[in-house]
Amino acid sequence: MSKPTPLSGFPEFLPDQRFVETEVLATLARTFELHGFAGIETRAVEPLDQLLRKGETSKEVYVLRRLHEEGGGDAGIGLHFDLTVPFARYVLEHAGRLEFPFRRYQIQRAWRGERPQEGRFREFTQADIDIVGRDVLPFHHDVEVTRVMLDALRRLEFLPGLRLQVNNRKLIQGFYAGIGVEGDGVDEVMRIVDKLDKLEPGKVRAMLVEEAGVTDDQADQCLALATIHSSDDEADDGFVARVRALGVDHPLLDEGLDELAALVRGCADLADDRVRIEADLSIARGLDYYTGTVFETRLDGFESLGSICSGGRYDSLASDGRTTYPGVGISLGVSRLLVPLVQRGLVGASRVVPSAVLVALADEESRSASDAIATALRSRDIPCEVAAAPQKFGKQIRYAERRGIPFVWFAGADGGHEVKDIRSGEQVAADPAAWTPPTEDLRPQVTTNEREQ
RNA sequence: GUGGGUAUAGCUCAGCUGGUAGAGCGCUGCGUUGUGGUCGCAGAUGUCGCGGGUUCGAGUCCCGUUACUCACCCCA
Repeated sequence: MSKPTPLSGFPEFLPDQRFVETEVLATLARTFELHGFAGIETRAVEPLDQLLRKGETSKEVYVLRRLHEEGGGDAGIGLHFDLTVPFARYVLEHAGRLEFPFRRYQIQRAWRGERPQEGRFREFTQADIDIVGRDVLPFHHDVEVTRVMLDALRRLEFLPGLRLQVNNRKLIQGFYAGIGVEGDGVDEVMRIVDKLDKLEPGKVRAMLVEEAGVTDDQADQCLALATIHSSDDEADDGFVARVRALGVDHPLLDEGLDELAALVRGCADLADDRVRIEADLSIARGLDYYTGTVFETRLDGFESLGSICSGGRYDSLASDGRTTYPGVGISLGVSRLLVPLVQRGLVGASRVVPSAVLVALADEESRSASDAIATALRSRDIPCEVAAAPQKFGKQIRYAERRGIPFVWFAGADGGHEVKDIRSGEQVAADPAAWTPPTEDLRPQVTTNEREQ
């Protein structure tokens, strides 16, 4: 068989890279559980009509088909393209057996058939947290999910700095209504304003007039609003005054502004130099189901990746006609975040195998003795492996060195034992029933490298 | 879906106006015969993406094709 070529958009990690990923996934799950979120997993497929509702056809759903399909086939199922749509279905399906407000986390793969690019894949992992209420969900839960995700990002200490950008759709819609932009024009204006991070303000202004059909004055006001963001060196409510200064008056604007200010204020204590939060009034999140708070997250030095962590408030994603289930959630793009960092070698593992110890093998006759040493170490939770072949000890040490295994264990013919730290060369007598490596050597560690220019 | 770029050793890549395949790293062995790393010496490895064409001769030029990749669109 000839050598297989990579499949575009389906990234795979080498063992040390996968180690970084499992560390991230474990940290996320642990943090979410610390905040009382229960883990769930939904099936990988949903009925096509569920996936394609609400004009989501642009999501490029992968449709499932049996290879040896007989007759007309089934109604049609496809792989889910995010975790929010399956979750909405899950809530409706199990509503009778769930406690509300329901807080869950969900870490799974999703699939989209779009053209792959840096940070954009056809198969990728997302980590979602959502809180869903029955009929009502108080605003303080918006603050809560934000705090949970900030906490999780803070615990991923090996990541570059990042900036959580928050806005509020009530604020935008109230402002637009206050200046006379309403109806179908609102979504179009938001979509165009959302491009401010890529296009010149003048270009965006021109698009607003030409494509969204707003007046020059309205375009100026929209731009003035969108360029407001809270900066690090001012009091957290500074942006509120600047919005007020635009002189627009609308009840929805007031409500959104109050919420946004409360959110930023409520999360300020979790921000530090590396993980920041700011109000950014250009954030709109396309034309999705969001109705209030919206999030995006930029990774320092990787702004071109787009948002690595997005979400917001949706007041009616799930409804059975009698009851509606408002929710608020954030989704972290684990693959989008990790693949670029790992492929550049900016994060990695201190070794490519879990083994902390290689038990040397003198000859095949003594394999059972070496196995016994390994068993003794493992009984005390020390990961280890026995040398594959009784090569010269120099070769066995090199085997360990190549893999980053820090210790090699030698059993003498006289029954004595010695363990060598191959980094320092230090070799000492040791007892398989008592010796323990330093804590930092017990498991591989996530390592970071300075970014090469 | 639209437009550009690329495809040569395990990896990163060089290969001129066409003349029979190269480097670095890695790998294997030896020096050092059962304690590695440094250093030195030696060695192995290629359907030059695939198919066709031009030519005495194609990695190189032309056509087609596939894959990868970048941008647009959209998004985690």
